[in-house]
Amino acid sequence: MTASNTQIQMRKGLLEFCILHIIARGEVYASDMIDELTEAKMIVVEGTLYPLLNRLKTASLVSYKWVESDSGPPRKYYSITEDGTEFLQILDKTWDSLVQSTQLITSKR
Amino acid sequence: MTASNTQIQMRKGLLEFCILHIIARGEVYASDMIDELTEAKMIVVEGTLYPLLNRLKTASLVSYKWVESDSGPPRKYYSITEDGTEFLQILDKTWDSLVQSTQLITSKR
DNA sequence: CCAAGAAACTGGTATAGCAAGGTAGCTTCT
DNA sequence: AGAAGCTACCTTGCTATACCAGTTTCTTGG
Repeated sequence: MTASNTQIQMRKGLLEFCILHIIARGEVYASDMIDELTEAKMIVVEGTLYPLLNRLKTASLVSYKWVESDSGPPRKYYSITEDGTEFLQILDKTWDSLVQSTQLITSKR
Repeated sequence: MTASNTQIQMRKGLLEFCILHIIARGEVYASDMIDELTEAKMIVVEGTLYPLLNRLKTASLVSYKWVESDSGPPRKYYSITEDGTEFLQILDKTWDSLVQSTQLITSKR
């Protein structure tokens, strides 16, 4: 049981939430997401992101379209669906509640 | 991929953090923890808690002592160790950073 | 003694992140 | 044209953890 392991566990599940938010703001492809997450100090690697995106797609929470690139191979640009928007609203509430619960427990003494 | 499943995933990893905090405040046994977590709407069941406590014990982050009960079988009263206190400080920082990162991502538009 | 309850524990299942490797298309340089 | 390198997407094997549904152990009360 190491700190880094626990940190990973704490991040778990938040990724899906964050990525849905990023996609909800407009069309993006994988590298865009990684850049933004990294900037916010929420580290992600490709091997984590791609399966996650596929899960979101399978669940019809996001959709994508292929777009040719000026430099390099084509990209999958993701956008959020109606179902995804609804789902995201639930997650927003869950997150708020979770922060509140944690705050309640960790700030007591 | 259901909302409830995602909610579970978001809660994952926070449990360890919350439980360490509860133990850090003073000696408690399993039912105390469950009561407090339930009160804070952080639902946990016994089958989750006991393995977690054993992990913390194995990692020397907490220790326990048996205490006779007036009514019923003896209880394991847990308290935090020095290592556990250090660990908890790291987790506090991790949590703050995580909240901040998530806030950054989810509040943008 | 036996039933009931409390406390601690266990095995099986599912999910998710990570590390590492693989495939294919495009660009650049010789 | 050919080779090298980059970019983007995808897959596999591993590990860790929570949940569910029991099981065991101990104590008390009828």
